[in-house]
Order: sequence, then structure tokens, then C-alpha cells
Amino acid sequence: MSTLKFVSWNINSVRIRLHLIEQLVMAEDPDIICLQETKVRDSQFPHEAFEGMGYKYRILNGQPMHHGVAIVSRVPLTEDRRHDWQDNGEARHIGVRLPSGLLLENVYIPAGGDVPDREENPKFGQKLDFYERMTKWSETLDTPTIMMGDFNIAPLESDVWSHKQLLKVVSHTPIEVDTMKRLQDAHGWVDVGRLMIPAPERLYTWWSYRAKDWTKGDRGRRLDHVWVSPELRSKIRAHRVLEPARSWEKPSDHIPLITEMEV
DNA sequence: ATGGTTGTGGAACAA
Repeated sequence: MSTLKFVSWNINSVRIRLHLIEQLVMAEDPDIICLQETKVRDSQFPHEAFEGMGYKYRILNGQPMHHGVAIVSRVPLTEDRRHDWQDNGEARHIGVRLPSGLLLENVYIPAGGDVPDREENPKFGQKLDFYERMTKWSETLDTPTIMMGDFNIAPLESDVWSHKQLLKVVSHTPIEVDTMKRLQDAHGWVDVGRLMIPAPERLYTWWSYRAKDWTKGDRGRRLDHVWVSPELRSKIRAHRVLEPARSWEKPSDHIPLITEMEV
């Protein structure tokens, strides 16, 4: 029986923030890192930097300009599955199999634009549709799975700095929370964040760049999540978020989520 | 206060 340390991090450009990844690896020494918003085409991925840090196994799903996900690992990864749950060609998912047979899914769910209305803002509908397709996929899952990434929804009142002020803000609207709940129920997904840090304790993973001082007012949201299949609940050994990373040099607007699990 | 910042790639878009 061995324990692996996983990190999930929306890095907002893997190339410009390699120094942050090096800092994370020095501090935490994770076995596997799931990155979202790598913002790089596969041919330009900084392989050498990861090779130098001991991440010999790298599975990429990138595109020019936007989006993009990657899994880098010190343990072998097999398979290389990509789901286009938005049905528009954007690079937002990659799935692999770990040596124990466990599946690992890295997902970057669309933010959904600014207006929480399907008619007025097609991006919002695309976000809900992405969730619906994930729900159908979840219903068919028959292998223990750990799924992590930027889900772009903060479901609980204690997942946002002000439940009342965010009720009509994309990421915390009731229709999004309902849609996320249907995905969770479709497989019995365990929310590892709230398993280990129960509500109503404050728990955020993202703070906007659009504030001079992110700590002022602490206007955070829990947009990033780690979910596991029901049978993996008892295998979770530790989970936390690395809040100081939001103050590192040229930070991402998201912080890393760190999970230790027996595999 | 209906703004504000960041990255890609070299204008507009996504977040």
C-alpha cells in the first residue's frame, strides 16, 4: 500500500509561472501535478523543466492561446483519454490510469461568461451543457476514480465570501449549484475538500486579480475541487489548500490543492 | 463604485 501526493492547480500559463511550480515542488514534493489553463500548444510545452524536477511522465492536452490541461507525474501514467464535454474542440480534459489501476481525471470546466442566462450569454449555456455531459459520463463509471480541477462553481455558502452578494454572479447561482449537485449525485462523488475541511469553515481556492490587495476583504471563492469515487473515501489521508501561494511572485489567481491518498 | 487585472500574441478574447 502506498500513498501518493496529488496537486491540482490552475496555473494561468505554465510557461510564465514555471518559477511557481518549482517553488511548489520544493515545498511539497508532489508525486503528480494536474495543471489547468496551461495556455500553451503541446509542441511548446516546457518539457525540460518538468523532466529536471523528476516528472518523467507527462500527458498533455493543450491548444494555442487559451485553456489547456496537463498531468505530470513521477509514477507511470497509462492511457490518454480526452473528453470534449463542450463539443467545441476546446482542450479542457485529460484522463489517465495510475499503476494501481485507479483512474485520474483532470478537468477545466468553462467559466461561463459574465451573464447567468442561456439566451443572453451562450457561454453560460455551454457551461451547463458541459456539466450535463459530465453527468452522463459519471453514470457509466465503473472504476475507482479521483477527479480534480477547476470546476468554476463554488457550491456552498461558506465557499464564497458573500453568499448573498454572489447569488446572481456566475459561479454561485442556484442553477449552477443544482447542476453541479446532479453531477455529484450521478456517481456519488465525494467532495474531498469538505470531507476534510467541513462547512461552514471558510475554504477558498481563487481570488480575483481585479483587486489591488487580494487579502483586503478576502473576497475568495472555492472554484477548484477534488472529488473521489465513494469507495475511495476511506483512502484519503490528507487534503489542504496552499493559500500563501496567492502571494508568491507573479501569482496565479488560483492556489494549489494538495491531496494525499492511498492507492 | 457596475470598475478593476492578467495572459496570449500581437487584436481580441477568455477568465
